Amino acid sequence: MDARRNNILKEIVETFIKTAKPVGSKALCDKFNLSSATIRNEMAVLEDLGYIEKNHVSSGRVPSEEGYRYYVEHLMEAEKITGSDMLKLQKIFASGELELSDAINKCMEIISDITNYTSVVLGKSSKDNNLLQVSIIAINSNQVVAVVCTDKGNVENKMFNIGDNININELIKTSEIINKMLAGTPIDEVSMRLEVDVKPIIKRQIKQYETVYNIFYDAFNDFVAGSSNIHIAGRNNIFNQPEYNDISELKRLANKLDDEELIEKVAENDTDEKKIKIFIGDESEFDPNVTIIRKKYHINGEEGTIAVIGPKRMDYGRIVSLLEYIDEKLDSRKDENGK
Amino acid sequence: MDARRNNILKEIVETFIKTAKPVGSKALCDKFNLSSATIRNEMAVLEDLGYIEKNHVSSGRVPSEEGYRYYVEHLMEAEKITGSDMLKLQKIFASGELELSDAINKCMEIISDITNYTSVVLGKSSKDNNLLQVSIIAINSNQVVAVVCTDKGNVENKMFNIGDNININELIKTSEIINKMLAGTPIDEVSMRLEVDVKPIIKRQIKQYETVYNIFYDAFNDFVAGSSNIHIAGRNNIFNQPEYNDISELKRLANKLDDEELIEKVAENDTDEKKIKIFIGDESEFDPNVTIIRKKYHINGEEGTIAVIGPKRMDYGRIVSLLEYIDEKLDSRKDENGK
DNA sequence: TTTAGCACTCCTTTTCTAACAGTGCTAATC
DNA sequence: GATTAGCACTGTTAGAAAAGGAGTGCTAAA
Repeated sequence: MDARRNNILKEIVETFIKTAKPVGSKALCDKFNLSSATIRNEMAVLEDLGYIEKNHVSSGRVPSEEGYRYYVEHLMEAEKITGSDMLKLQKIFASGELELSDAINKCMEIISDITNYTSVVLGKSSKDNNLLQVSIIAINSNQVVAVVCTDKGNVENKMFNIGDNININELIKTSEIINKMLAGTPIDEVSMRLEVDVKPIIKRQIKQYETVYNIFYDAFNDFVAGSSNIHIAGRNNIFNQPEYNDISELKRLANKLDDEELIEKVAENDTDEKKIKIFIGDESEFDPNVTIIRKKYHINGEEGTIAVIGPKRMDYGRIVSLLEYIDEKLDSRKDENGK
Repeated sequence: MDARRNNILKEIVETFIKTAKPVGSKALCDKFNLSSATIRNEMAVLEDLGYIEKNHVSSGRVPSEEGYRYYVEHLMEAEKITGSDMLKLQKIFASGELELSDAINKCMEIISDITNYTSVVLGKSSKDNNLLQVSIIAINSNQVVAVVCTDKGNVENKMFNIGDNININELIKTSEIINKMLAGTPIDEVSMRLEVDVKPIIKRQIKQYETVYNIFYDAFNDFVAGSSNIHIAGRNNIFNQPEYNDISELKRLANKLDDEELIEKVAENDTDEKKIKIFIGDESEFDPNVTIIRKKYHINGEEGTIAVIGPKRMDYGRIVSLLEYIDEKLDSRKDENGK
């Protein structure tokens, strides 16, 4: 892989990213001041190396997954963010009004807008959250709301209908016991501790302790279950990508974007958390026909993942730059509040 | 419109609903023991009346919007729910464990599953909610969560980063003042009353009253804004309907399903709230190529709308029966808790 | 009132052709 | 040795032509 060959591969990848059409030898003549025959010879080598492919014997070349991989590792240059793009993103941070997670969501919506890809924000994992307190709020004599709050500021609430046999004061009393005993407990252990530590105690003090116990059990369980918090922006942008031009393909991808378990896997599996990671085609579990570019963030104890999903023919340089820019902005925000 | 003509129209509509293919005269011969020529004559009349249409001079007939309208008003029979469908729905109500809104969402998910249409639940409108209380929960010295709760059991929470200049006790004190003064106020008036009634008072008692005021203002505002609560199930079922067989059509519909303002209009505009309403094609603002069947519910003060969105060639009888069945089940639940 | 018969229309599918883009290879050239 | 012109070859695409079919409207007879 000498310099010229690298440049030809780079040109092929980038042209294909722009046009979505196979790249022929003639198209590159001018750029390199070479005849199409020479380009063809080089292309044959690149094909032997596995970096580009043909759809049929007389079609232009298309980058293979290996080709994209080589491109992002050796050839890609970070693209400068255009003024108008930067402006749109800056606005979000300028006012400082938005809460962190809202700001991140907004950012990714803008990225989806300007790039025509789909964005995912995976935030607020319930991992590493500890119980701060649970409160009981009485709506009326039949209904109460249990509000569970963690030390990272995640709050979930759940309403319960209670019968006449339960006294609200008993619920409040129980909540106080729980707060005294379990505050600081990792939220995913609370249910267990509730059973082991709290149940025996309220058994002695509360008449309908089974029912009361169940209410709190449900409230905590709901917290763990409802805490995945996925935000997807530009879901319908897949309709704009020429590679997804048949309905069964679109349907498959749309279904995958609705599959929360699958989306959550986007955040999984990594070694170097700080770096932007690129999954091309089969490299991710999501779908062989997409690329996922993702960045993890950790800010003021809140952690999460932002990712962009698009065709393998994705504008890698641009997305990497945009994600880096956002990360930078988020970092500066950490400094503000860290003080 | 004598009986035979009605029956022919009914047959045409129902056959088209099943097959999605234009209905020719021969297809009906057996059913009516008439020659195709006779059916053709009747069809010509039905076409003159505007109830059916041809795609081209020698195609079979397709119901027009007027035809569907006539069908649902005069010809349609409620379809008996099959055992397995009923079983699936009964399971939801049998346990009684699920909260009302969860149960409704689950129901509509099942309806989407078994029918291949898209379902919408519009619930928890913030209308007619009155402030019950606002609580301040301190996460740490820099962060607090404001929890707003209404008399209908709707709860929203919002986290705030506070600087050193604000004392948490001042926030708690302010929350107590608000609770004393504004409990029972319609939630959409709270912001206004906060400005007019509360602000002058805390101005005297609280040092950083501007900042404190803003926090509560934001918290209440967020409640109103974030209270639309739309739940869509079977969003991707549009991919399974043969009428939506081109990508631009799918894209248009997918975008509309993502447009919350548009979806909210599904609940608008009605006279007789109790009845199931059917909007065929242009009759709704949503899209000329769909039918929307909707039912409003009012249970224990919670109100909302459930709706099914599908092609105009929708299985009207089945959907109407299913929605009625759910409504019935919900009603029986009202009795339980109303006691 | 119903029906058999028939001409007619338009859609759909298939087949065929021509144009085209791009390749690989060979032999000549720099 | 690298580059290039030339050429045969291949697969795609677009369009035209042809064939088949489904279904209609109309007429005249039952």
